[in-house]
Amino acid sequence: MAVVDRRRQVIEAAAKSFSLFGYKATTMDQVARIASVGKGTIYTFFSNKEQLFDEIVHKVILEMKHIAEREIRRDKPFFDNLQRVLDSLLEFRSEHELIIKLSQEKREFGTPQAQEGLDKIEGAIIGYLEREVEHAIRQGEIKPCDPKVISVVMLKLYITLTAELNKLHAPLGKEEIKAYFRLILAEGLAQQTM
Amino acid sequence: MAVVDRRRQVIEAAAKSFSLFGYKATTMDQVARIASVGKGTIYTFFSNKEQLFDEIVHKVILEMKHIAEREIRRDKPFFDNLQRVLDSLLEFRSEHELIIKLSQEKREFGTPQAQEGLDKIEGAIIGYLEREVEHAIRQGEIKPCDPKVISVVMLKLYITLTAELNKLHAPLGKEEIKAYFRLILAEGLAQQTM
DNA sequence: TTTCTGACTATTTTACAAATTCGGTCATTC
DNA sequence: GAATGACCGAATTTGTAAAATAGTCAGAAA
Repeated sequence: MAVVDRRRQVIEAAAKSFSLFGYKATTMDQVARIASVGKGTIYTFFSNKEQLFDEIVHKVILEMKHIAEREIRRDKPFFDNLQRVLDSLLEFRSEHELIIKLSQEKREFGTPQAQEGLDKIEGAIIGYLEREVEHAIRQGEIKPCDPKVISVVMLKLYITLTAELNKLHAPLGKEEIKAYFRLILAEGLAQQTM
Repeated sequence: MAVVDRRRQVIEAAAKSFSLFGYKATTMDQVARIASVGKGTIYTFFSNKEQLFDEIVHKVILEMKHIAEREIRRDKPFFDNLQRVLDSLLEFRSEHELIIKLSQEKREFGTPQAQEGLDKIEGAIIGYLEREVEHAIRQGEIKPCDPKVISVVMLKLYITLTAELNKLHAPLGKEEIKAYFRLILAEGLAQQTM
């Protein structure tokens, strides 16, 4: 009981600190202080700073999985589901403090652990998309293709439309993004010749 | 005559040095030495280091424009032309020493001038694609859409398929890239319902 | 007179050492 | 036996002296 409580205190303190200060600027002393725990106590649960960080990243990934699952409606068409899932995932991603902080830390300092954490989160999104694409292929909703390739492309396309484009073009509205996503990926740009 | 010659010597020396050592590690003394010219002479043609660098970047962009124009066959379909142009541009991009060096410098040191130079080159590619997309829309070859948006998406998709994907997936062959590019962008993933 | 030059200067970058901070340990405490 | 925080070596930061560099300009070369 006391053990469980201490572990939770540590995890909560770590989540708070990593979100607020990033990986590098979070010290084990600080985590201990926020958790009102001796520094040694942290090491009874996690063998080092990286493993503690991993735990926090994993919690975020789990949270994202729940969000995604909540958006799936098996009776709706694949592209509708895809749209809703990516929408909610990217909104979560752009609002979650830890992810914002890690992105900033990566840009500013290039901290490898921040990069790895973000990669794990991206990998989880792609893995999730992959299974949905596989399902859609089996259902005959989309043409046969490599789910990994298509998943990566989908995520990149979404990021391009929602974020990268804004450097060169006025930001697109939600409806525009939805329309372009469908136009490009689902229907294709080629003018039907018949 | 002597003036023209000196200017060319400076430009050639600068091109060589920026390609070999990047922006930061290229010194004006070194450029002068390679060009067999006094350092002051450089400043009679270019007001500072950044402007000299700009000249070199512009030469690369011009070269790329020629390469692209060489690939365009007005009698062929848009997607064939697009494929060939992107292919040759990205091959050029991945083999040109200046671009390789600037990419490395950006990754390694984050030199702002290297970043800006690469952005200009990318902007030129997108601008070129934009005009081609406009042409294709006018010809009725592709559906009406914002050429800027589509150009950015096309370039990003191509980079994803040729480079980014390799971190998570076995590299695709040239024919596979071509097939996915068409499948995704031109034909669309959605299974035709009739 | 005009063109070109490299020694010169002010500023930035680097190199290095001292001081500080930090991740991780472990003898002691509770 | 679980929890702690003083302690340790390694890593990072800081302060600063030395070196390098972009840009100038008085004077040499043409």
